Amino acid sequence: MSEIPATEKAGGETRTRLLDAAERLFARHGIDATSLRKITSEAHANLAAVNYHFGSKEALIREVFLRRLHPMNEERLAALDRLERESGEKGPSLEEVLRAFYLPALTLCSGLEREGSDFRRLLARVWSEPRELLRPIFASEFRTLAERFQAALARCLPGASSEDLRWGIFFLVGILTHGLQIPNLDPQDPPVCLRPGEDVEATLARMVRFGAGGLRALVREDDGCPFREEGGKREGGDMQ
Amino acid sequence: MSEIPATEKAGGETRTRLLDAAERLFARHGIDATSLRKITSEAHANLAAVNYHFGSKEALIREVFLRRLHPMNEERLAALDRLERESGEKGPSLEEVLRAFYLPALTLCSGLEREGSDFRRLLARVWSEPRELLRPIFASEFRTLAERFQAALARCLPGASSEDLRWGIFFLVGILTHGLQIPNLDPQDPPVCLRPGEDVEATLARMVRFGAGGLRALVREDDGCPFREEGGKREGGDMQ
DNA sequence: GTCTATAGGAGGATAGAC
DNA sequence: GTCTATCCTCCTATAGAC
Repeated sequence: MSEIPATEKAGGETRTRLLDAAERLFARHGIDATSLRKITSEAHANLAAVNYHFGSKEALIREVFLRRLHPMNEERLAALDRLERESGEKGPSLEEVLRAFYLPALTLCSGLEREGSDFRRLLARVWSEPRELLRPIFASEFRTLAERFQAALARCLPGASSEDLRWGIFFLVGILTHGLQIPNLDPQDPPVCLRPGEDVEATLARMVRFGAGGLRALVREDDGCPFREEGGKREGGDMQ
Repeated sequence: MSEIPATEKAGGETRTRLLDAAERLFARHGIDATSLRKITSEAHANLAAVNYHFGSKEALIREVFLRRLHPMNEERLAALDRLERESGEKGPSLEEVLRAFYLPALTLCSGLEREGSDFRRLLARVWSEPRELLRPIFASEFRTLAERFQAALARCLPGASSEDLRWGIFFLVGILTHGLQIPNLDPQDPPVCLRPGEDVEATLARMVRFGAGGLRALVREDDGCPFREEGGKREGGDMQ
């Protein structure tokens, strides 16, 4: 259930080849822009294969996501479990919790480095494009995860309001979503100005640093920290 | 060039009604899932109207984006100009710079509150879905902006490496992209667990706090700040 | 400028041979 | 299980009347 065989890459069963081809094409060109003809052609299967194995294009889409999301979130929960078991009374640090949240998404189930990269892009793409079809899947796959991590963050950030925590998680996801598609962006003409390499560990470290700093600042009541250069005057000011 | 007349909402010229309808439908259902039939029908125009006014669906898509992106980024640059003029020798604070970056995107050109919301969703959707067609538009519309804001951030964060700054901007955009679509998400079954209201000022304040805290943490060499509860041991640790 | 009508093609899905 | 052939819908784009 939480394992994906390493042999599925190419030349496997037709069903698996279809899922792989769909994942790749969805990631590269979008779901709507990918026809069954392109999928079956890429998978070296017949046009009727999708309907035979899955029943419809919609069912195929669902399977493409479920196949990866479930193991990814199980990995996250397992990492959090491990942390909470090993950290004893005082609980894990904020950085450790963020790491448990981000790492499985970046590696997308250990060992999937090459295969996962297509799904990483796809997830980033779809996350901000929540079509009706995927709503139920996302809702059910992420509900427990959100609850568990919100509780863990609440423990790391005493005094944080529930609303702040939910916003904080939202921002954490935004960082991740945006970060997920980096490694595979075409090196020329990226949307803004970034074209980082594939260094997962460095990316992870930056996400964790940024996320932890952002959360602490979000939650902190009135900036009792001395490292500020200019005091942050006019925070709710009259600009524009 | 940097102004959008307030009369364009409904009942305007056919051309404008087409743009409005396309913007709304693109935001709600995606670009590929939106046919010219739906657009012209929603705009109370004839099926041939799009091809008459724009030449093709692709040209219409381009116009939908250009109409909003250009004023938005001009507004951001103007806000940054204002800041740098008024802040004198020491320059604007980090929070002020972030505010100049985020506010025009949240209000999407002052006065557009209602009309802008569709485009906000559309922008969030497309940002992580950089189709070939929009690459050149995004590249040209955001190049100057990225350079100017990176320079402004560098001034607020002395000692920051160029690479850290680029990653920081990347994360800032991720927060924004994710945040942009919040206000319009259907209240039931959101992807994670958040359904905030339409309070732009509160959202902006949270984005600024989180972004500023994240940037400072990302850039800070080795955490010389005392407000940390547990010291952040094992930052590059052995998890997973 | 705006309409009707239609060309010409691509889409998802299915029936039935093998 | 896999293939060929085909149905029917929907698409973009255009021609030409008004």
